[in-house]
Amino acid sequence: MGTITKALELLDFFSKSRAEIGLGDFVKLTGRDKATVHRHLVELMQNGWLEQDPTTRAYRLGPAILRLSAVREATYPTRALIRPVVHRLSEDVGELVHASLLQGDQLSPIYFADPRRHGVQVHFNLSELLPLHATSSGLAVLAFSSDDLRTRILNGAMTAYTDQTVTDPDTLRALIDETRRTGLASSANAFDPEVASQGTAIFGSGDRPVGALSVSVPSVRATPDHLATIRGPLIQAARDITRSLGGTYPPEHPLSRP
Amino acid sequence: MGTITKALELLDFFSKSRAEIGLGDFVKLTGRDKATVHRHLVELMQNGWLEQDPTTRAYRLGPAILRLSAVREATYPTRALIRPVVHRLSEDVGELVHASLLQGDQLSPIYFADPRRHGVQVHFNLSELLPLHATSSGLAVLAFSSDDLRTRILNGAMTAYTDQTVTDPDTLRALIDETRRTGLASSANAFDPEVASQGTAIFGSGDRPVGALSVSVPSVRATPDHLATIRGPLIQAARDITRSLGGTYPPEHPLSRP
DNA sequence: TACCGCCGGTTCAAATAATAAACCGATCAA
DNA sequence: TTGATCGGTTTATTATTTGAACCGGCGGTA
Repeated sequence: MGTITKALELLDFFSKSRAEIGLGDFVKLTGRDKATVHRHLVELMQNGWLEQDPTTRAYRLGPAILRLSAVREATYPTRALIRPVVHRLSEDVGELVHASLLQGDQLSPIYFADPRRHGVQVHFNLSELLPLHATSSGLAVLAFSSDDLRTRILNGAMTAYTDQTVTDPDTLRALIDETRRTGLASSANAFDPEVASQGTAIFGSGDRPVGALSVSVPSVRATPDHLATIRGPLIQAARDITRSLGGTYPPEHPLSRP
Repeated sequence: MGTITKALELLDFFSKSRAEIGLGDFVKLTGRDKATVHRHLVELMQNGWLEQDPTTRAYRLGPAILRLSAVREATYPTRALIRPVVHRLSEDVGELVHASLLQGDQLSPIYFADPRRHGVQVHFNLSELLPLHATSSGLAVLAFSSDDLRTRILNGAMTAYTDQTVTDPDTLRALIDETRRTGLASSANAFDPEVASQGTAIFGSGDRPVGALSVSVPSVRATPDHLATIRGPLIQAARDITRSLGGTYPPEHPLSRP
């Protein structure tokens, strides 16, 4: 692992529930040496990616991020394009919808919409990275990702988030093959307990998925009928996003022959 | 310069007018070896900070940035706090107002408002970094920054953006001393020609400025009277921002004794 | 006051990772 | 065919990163 990756990984520890992180915390989180972590932190700080609270000496995300995200959205407004589609789908199916983009070996959620129509709701945290192996979005991506990414995930360590998380490579491979046939991934209670979700990949201008769109349903409402009614709108919404990104489905994808 | 800094500097080349950059462009922009640049790009891409267009092979900013900026704004909403103040001030004085945050040795603009009330307007690009030595915001920051930063800037290479940019360290030092006495920095035609601006520092919880607020006026309207009417509202707005950031002026600042 | 553990931060020899010249293959134009 | 340009790769050399030990400040406590 290169130095750059080590430094960037430090940033991934920040989330809504973890807005400030001290040197000692980073050392525990990473298992790396204090001096190493400190050097990385200082260098990130010098470039504006972190700033340090002058009294607590804890680190938080810096202003550099704000500028770059403005540049990205101004020039390549994925978030703005995806937003209305996610909203509409969420109203349509009356359930939590979220879109995420592939970021290395994880998914980075970029937008979600929750119609709050029912008593029971699926909770969703926009600022935590999602694993590929334990989410329907992840399976949808893996089904059409490069062999390289797929084998890296399947051969790597896979966290069991619940007692129903599939961590057996062969079982996962079967699920992924199924997803490749249908274009739609399903998972139940694999990441959050009591939540069933269905996901499908979205594509950019290449043959590889850039992310996924998924609908999550509380288990109490996850009847086969209800899940079936979701599929059509979900697939249509993903198609809309793919089109507005200027993307095309790869030949092996079932939706490439509509 | 460390490897991390070298990699992060690559990201700073992106702006609204430069959304996609190829390997060769980066080589020219940085003057570094192709292999070096390529390794950095790959590592940034693996972590989601860049993505590569599959057909043109050019690089663009990736989704990692979107997630982190959401985290920062959710937990430390500088931008959201500053926005209304900038707007109000801009309406008040009828001129372009912008706020920027200190990011390393430069200023990162995070918000601007333009009342578009006059025929002649100051143009402003939100996505380019600003130099400390050639802007009123920069002088306002330098007046209260650490000795370390100040000497680094004054002893470093300073670009002359116009023929009126002050690049002589002693003259600059005098301007900075003046700013420290009054709490307000002025500059004319130093960065953009035909633009005069006044700026003042904003503070966080430490004794050092976190950024600056400034008003820019086209030279044709930059009469002493007009500039004088701007000062009061500008200083009040900066005070509002500093307060809402939980900040305090350092003892040597004239506004610490209101 | 003295002692203790814990915090953020620093030092410098040793180990490791970054670098850059040369190279590869593809594409395009003359 | 040639050659110019593009993105990308290889590998010996070189410079940077690493981490054990250390420093000094802080808060609690005996």
